[in-house]
Amino acid sequence: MKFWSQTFLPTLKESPADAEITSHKLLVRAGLVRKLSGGLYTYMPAGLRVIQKITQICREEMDAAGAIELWMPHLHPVEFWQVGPRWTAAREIMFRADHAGAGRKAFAEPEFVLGPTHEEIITPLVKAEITSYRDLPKNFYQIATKFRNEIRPRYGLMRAREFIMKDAYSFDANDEAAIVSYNRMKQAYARFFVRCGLKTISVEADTGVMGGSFSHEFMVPAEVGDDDVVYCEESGYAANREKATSGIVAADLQDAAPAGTIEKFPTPGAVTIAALEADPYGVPANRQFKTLLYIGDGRLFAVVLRGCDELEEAKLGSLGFQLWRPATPEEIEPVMGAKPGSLGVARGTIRNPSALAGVYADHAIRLIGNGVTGANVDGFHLRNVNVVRDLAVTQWGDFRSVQAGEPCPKSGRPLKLARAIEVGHVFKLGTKYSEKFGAVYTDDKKQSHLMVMGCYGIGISRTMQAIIEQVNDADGIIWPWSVAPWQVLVVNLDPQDPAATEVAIKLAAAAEAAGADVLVDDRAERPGVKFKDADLIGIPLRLTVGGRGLKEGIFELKWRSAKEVRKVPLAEAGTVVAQVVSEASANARA
RNA sequence: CGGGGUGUAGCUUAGCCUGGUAGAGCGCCUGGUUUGGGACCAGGAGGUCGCGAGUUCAAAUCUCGCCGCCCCGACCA
Repeated sequence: MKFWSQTFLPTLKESPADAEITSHKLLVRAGLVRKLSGGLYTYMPAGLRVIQKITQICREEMDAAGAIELWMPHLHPVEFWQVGPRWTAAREIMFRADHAGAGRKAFAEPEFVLGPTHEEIITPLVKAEITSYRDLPKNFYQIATKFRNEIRPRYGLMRAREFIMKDAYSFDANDEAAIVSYNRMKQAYARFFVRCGLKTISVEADTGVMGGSFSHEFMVPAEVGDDDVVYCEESGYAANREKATSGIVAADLQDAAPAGTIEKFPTPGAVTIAALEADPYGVPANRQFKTLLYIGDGRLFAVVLRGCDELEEAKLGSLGFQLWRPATPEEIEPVMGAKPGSLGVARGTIRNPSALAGVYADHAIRLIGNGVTGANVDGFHLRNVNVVRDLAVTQWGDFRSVQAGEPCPKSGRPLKLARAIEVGHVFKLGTKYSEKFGAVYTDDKKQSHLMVMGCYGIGISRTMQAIIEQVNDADGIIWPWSVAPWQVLVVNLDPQDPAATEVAIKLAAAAEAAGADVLVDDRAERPGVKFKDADLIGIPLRLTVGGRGLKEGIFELKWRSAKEVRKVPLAEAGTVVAQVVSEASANARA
């Protein structure tokens, strides 16, 4: 048992000025973390205990799923990243480190980077150590600090520059086996979050800079989340908006026949979708072609959408570029022949079509049939542009952002949209990394094959905050039993009274004997302070001892999540405490 | 990186517009009274007003630069 006076639990009455959301305020007020700088936090004793609880649950589930724990360096020689497949894209988020000092100057290029994730480290290790099919499959994990130079750290631990992550990497002999490993991890994740008392949903997700063939995210529905999740309760379809698709284009859609010959018409000053919608043009946004120009790995390419649709930039990842960004007017005009606002991809109107890496069209533009697009001449647009006849499309795809209410791709029912926090992500990587690092093994026919990889992350520190965000009330945190810094709080209202202290210690000992982590509030504070603090720090079970109760021969038992106070005769103290503690433990395990 | 906001005691903040003594609440220390939902009284400590220039007789306050932090965005041609 731990005495409050012997640990360090600095609670605050007021929320820190820099905290915006509930969970961030409570993290600080309950004395779990303190900020060092933007995105950098000290885990205070109670916060560290929560992290350790979560970590231990994670370790148990990973071990149960057959993963093997190890520990890798966090200072990565940059060569490993340069050999890997995503140096160009990933260097943006990495902190650099060097040998400068003692007379040595830093090189222009970093010598080391701080690890944001460890594919580039684990794959060479496995290449060196595993060469036979007999040693596969293998899945290695670690629970450690990660460093990411987030463009904008946010909301306390929610998006930090230094954070705690469980990362795992699976290596399999072939695709089928890799899918087995993937599914085993996915199931372990689901168990992990349930055991943490956290409600999550798993959604299809974009693979992003990680690359790979498919992935699922574990999301905590929350208004303050960074991600949008699209889902359908009927069919169970659920996807990150970056990845989500809808049934807006029917599979049997017949493309419209040309409505007439293309006509060029003047549109002086009309350079936006809205301007063309307005008088005197009156072209609805869903009859306009929106042409966006991007630079992908140094080359210009075009994306065509309906005027009423939004580009989902993450979906451009499917085009195979490492890095992409919107093109500038200076980059666009020489190739297209006009400035943004008058662009289009109608055949024969692009000044220098060979300079385009491609024209990528969203399926939904087929719904337009015949519409209006820019003429690639400033101040002019074209009407009667037919999708099939007139547009020079290199590749069709899904590039638009799904909106709430569009038909579910499975059930056709209206899709819903919700904000969510990403707490876990599983990727099937394929051979992207094993190719680059030459991670091959020999099979039983003496044939060489690439290992098939998967990688799996859980944001441990983010999970802590997500739990607080999901379970709190006006008085403070309500910890689930499994991750509470302490599970039982014995509040001794009269610590100067030896009789009260004796009972308090007996209760604490009984709870501890039944398997609970126990904190005893032995401070010389007034009762109001102790109750307020108890609610704030959110210990699930509170046992109160005070002179008033002792006169009646009772102590009080109260769950943080409930209102009722149960008066328990002191004579039954040992058995009642043992019973409720073992029940709570059993429920947490179930 | 762009936009907005903000920086005053450990925390939350007033004062800034209109330049002149830096104030409160919480917390902390001492003493007393209290003692079942953030007590009360008395006394006390604690501030380079983010940093640096400038204007001025005089700067927390006005001007310029820099830095930190928070929020929004970083796509919509």
